[in-house]
Amino acid sequence: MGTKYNTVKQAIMCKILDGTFQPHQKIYTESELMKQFGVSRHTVRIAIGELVTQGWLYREQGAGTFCVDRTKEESTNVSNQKNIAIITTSISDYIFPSIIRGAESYLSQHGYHVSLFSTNNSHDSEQRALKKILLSSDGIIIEPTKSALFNINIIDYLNLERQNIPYLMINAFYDELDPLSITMDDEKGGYLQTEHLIELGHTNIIGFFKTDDIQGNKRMKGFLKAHREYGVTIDPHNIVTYNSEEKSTKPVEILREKFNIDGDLPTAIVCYNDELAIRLLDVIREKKLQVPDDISIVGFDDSFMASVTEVKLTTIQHPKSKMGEKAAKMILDIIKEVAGSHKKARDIGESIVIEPELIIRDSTKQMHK
Amino acid sequence: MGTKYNTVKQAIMCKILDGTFQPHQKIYTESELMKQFGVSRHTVRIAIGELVTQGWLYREQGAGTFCVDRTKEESTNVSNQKNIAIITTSISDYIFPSIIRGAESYLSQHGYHVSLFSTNNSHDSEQRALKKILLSSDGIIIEPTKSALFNINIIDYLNLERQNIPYLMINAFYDELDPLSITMDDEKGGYLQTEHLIELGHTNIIGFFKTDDIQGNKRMKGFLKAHREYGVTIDPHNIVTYNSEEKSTKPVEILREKFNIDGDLPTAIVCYNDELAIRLLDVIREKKLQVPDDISIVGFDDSFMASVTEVKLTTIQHPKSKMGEKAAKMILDIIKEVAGSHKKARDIGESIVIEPELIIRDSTKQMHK
DNA sequence: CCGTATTTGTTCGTATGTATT
DNA sequence: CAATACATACGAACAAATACG
Repeated sequence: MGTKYNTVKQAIMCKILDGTFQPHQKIYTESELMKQFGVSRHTVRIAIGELVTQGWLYREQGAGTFCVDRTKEESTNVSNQKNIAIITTSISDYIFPSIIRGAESYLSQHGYHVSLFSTNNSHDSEQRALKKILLSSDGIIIEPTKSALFNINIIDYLNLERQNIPYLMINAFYDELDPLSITMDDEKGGYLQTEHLIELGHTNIIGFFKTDDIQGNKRMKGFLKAHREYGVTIDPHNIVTYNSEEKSTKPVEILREKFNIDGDLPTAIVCYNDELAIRLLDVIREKKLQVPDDISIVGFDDSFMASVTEVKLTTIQHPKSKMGEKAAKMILDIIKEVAGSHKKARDIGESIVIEPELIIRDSTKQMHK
Repeated sequence: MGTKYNTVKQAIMCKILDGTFQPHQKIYTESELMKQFGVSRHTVRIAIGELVTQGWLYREQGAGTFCVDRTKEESTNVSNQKNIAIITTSISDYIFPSIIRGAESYLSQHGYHVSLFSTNNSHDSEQRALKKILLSSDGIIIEPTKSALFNINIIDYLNLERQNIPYLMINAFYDELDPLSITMDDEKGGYLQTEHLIELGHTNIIGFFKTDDIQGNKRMKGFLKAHREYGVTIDPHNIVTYNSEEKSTKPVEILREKFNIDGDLPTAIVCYNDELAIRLLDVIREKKLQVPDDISIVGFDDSFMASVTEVKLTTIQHPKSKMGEKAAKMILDIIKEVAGSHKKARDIGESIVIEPELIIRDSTKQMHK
């Protein structure tokens, strides 16, 4: 403080902050400042020099000294970069790339850039990612890891709240946190899958659900609800649950087994997602069964997989890149609002639940009597 | 250059770089420098002042001026974060997620995090991304945009070199830059695709190649080479080129046309990649033709698409996540080496060319006589 | 612990060069 | 072309912190 050049520096900074000097506007000349503060030119130059290196002003020889446009840069994070983090379970997961693309596209158009973290379904990695993000990001979009299990990283999420860094969960959320979120109505989705088959006359429907995330549990709930509402009884053996680690083995084995033992074969399959549907299609082909003539199958997500095979899958629409875009927009809106006022990030924004829609293609067919 | 303080500045920097001044060692006093260079104290102070703001030196009143320890904080970037950027053409491109996953996994295990930029095949976005990266990243992995066209952003790439930020191109590279790269031997790949079909007795082979990237051009070259070496003449109409914007329309239309006109139908198809193969499979199904009985088809990349359909595709193996991992490792190795010595990033590391391998599945078959 | 020499920090004055208007 | 404004450079003085005998 005590120094003269510091006085000059503070005075100029004030005028920038209170709007006397607008972006790109010329400020006083060196000689004007000399008179105003009664100091030597050298002193004025030191003051201006420091403001230049700190990014407040820029000088143009022969023209003058000008105010930098700082409106574009405000951020809580250390690096002065506008940065949004995305944490996902698995980057190469079949629908996640689309979600990321939607978000990245919106964010980069608005001057932000995207940091990517993959948890590979491990809470440990999630924690590591959160720690790093705390220092470097203005906002976070998270796809929770194993959302159905108790989450150990609550402390880190609460830390985010303390630092007023907005976060948003997509696809699922940790219930305990009651966070802002964009999700599908998965229960309704499961209901629609099942209802469609029941309406086609199927009564022996087998359902496969991944139950270490919330989506799977809710879809299963919808599966049960549809049965109940239509008065169709369920054979408990027709509900198959599995978790992430087993996804490429257990469901396939169980279906194969089902086909091998004689008895009432299911006439339709409800799948947790398209990826699983494709896997099960292989088993059906092995048995020389025809889809949809011998057996109907419904997927979930409407991924490109659904329309890649010879039988185009009946499935549930997932907004994918739109979801990423919505998430990105919501995060930026919150950041803007927090910056403008003194609100807490926690109190802004409202969760969105997307209504699922059934897309009927060629993998489902009226039951033959 | 011309200024005296710049001369002094350069001289001091030299002594820091060549090791005369070790970290935390006291450098010459201001008066010593005045004598050495025959300049005023003012001039010396300007020189030192700039080196201080640039992070090379620090001053202690009463004690002297000292050399900063740059081995620790290395990071040339402003934010003190360990950060690697990945620039891709399209995040949701079908094999890129795997590449990113491989890279992300390796990098996060080594304490780095990943910033993601998507160019959507536009040079403009690429440029915006490069500008941002210049400030915030320690290294860059790039999948070049439209690699076959002349690249406008050379200046930005040269800027990277000037700032000694290592970069690495994967899948393809801009020839003019002669950069470090990890690529497939695409020519050999195209050769293997074609050779396989020729050895199966096919002589009327149609090839589809995306020619706004280098990969496509090289694969086409391999296609031609195989024909030439095996003494099979090519009907010029059997070479179809398209670019990114047309990928979902032109090849499909041309194949459909081909089927509609009578005459010598091709008995085999060489595809730029699996994605195209899947698209063309739809056209083949439309015409009620059987793969591989009526027509053989070869993909490229061995993506999950290759084994999702009812006919498992014969295709060329692509290392995908391994490639991402290799790229990540190479970048970190370079960063480490640059930090330890005073080498230029440009001069470290050697490009890798991955040998393609043919994976024979069910979509190709011996020609019937 | 004190005092002195050394070294950087701040400030002034002055002069000349160069780019912009 | 002249006036203006920043860029570079020299010289001098005193203040404040540190190092060392």
